Amino acid sequence: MPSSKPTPVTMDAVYTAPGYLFRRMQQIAVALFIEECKAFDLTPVQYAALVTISTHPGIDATRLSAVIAFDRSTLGNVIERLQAKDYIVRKPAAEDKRVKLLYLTKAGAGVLNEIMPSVDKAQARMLQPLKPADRKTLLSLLTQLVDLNNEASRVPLRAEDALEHLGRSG
Amino acid sequence: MPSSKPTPVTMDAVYTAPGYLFRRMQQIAVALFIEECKAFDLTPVQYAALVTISTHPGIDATRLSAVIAFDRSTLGNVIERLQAKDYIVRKPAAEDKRVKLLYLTKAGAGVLNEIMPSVDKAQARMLQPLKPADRKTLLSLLTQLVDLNNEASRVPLRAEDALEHLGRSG
DNA sequence: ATTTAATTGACAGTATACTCACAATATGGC
DNA sequence: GCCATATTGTGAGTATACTGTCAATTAAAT
Repeated sequence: MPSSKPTPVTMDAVYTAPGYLFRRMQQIAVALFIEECKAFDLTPVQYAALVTISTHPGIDATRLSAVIAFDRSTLGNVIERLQAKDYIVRKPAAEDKRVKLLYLTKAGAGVLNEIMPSVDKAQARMLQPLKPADRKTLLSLLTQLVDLNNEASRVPLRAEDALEHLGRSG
Repeated sequence: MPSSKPTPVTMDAVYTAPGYLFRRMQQIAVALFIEECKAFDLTPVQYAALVTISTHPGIDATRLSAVIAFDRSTLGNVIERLQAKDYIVRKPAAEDKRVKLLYLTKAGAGVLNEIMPSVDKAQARMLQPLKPADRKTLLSLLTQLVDLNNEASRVPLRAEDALEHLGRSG
């Protein structure tokens, strides 16, 4: 028992804090995604952007950022990289000279198709250690929490607002 | 009913994916921390480092990175910033000329003491939208999941290993 | 119509978070 | 003692993720 200093009780306060657990799970989730999808040169964020452009062709950067709860500045860089990889193209909008509309290229649609199984595998692995019932519970609680805390984040999800102007008008 | 294009069913696959939910909660958690602690010039990561140095004075950067599951390179920058703010000092180790030991300054101990209530408030707000019973369930499931997925992350938590050499030998 | 306000994309700046690589140092096998 | 190996801190490079600000452009107010 050579314990000359007190036990670091405060570390427990870190390990059990929700903020720490969320950071850690995010770390793990990204690592699993990268590992499963290393054959494709796509990050989780680039994948999310690609899916959204696929489901909403002709969306602009600002609306895209609202749909996936992304910072607009960050998204600019993401778009640049996707464009550099020839997965998307930017076309200037006819009615609004400020806006650049986003579309998948053939290569972009292709990689999206091919990467799907790997993404699904990664998503599954994130929850795999839990019992099936617990997975459902966790997903349900997380979904609620993200929704109820939406306004707390700096870049709230604005799926409805962003899509209002798509598929109906413009 | 002017729906000329199919409903974007695939977006649901994004919104309900665990990876998306984890990223979103991390975003929200950081935003709440920053908001509650804006009176103090400390980020969540800097706070975690400070707590750990406080509970383990004389820890070195590599061990610190293992204790809070941090990338070592990233931690270098964090340490630099904490040092620039005069919250910590680095002292070269006598036995190993490569190692620099980390200690809190008086100012560092002070800010840690003062920020605690704000951190607690932020942590509480993250789960506040849930019913108390659900908060417990979520924390329990998250703790399990982070622990069981530990090896999946690029920088696994090595609390035990890292602390072995502290407080006993050394 | 002209001023005002809001929007869009872009840029600079800061802070994680990771990769790989590299010099200095320490340690192990022999 | 010497040499291969490992460790420590550090640096460069990439990618989020946010803060601002800014010019160009559009929309709104009067």
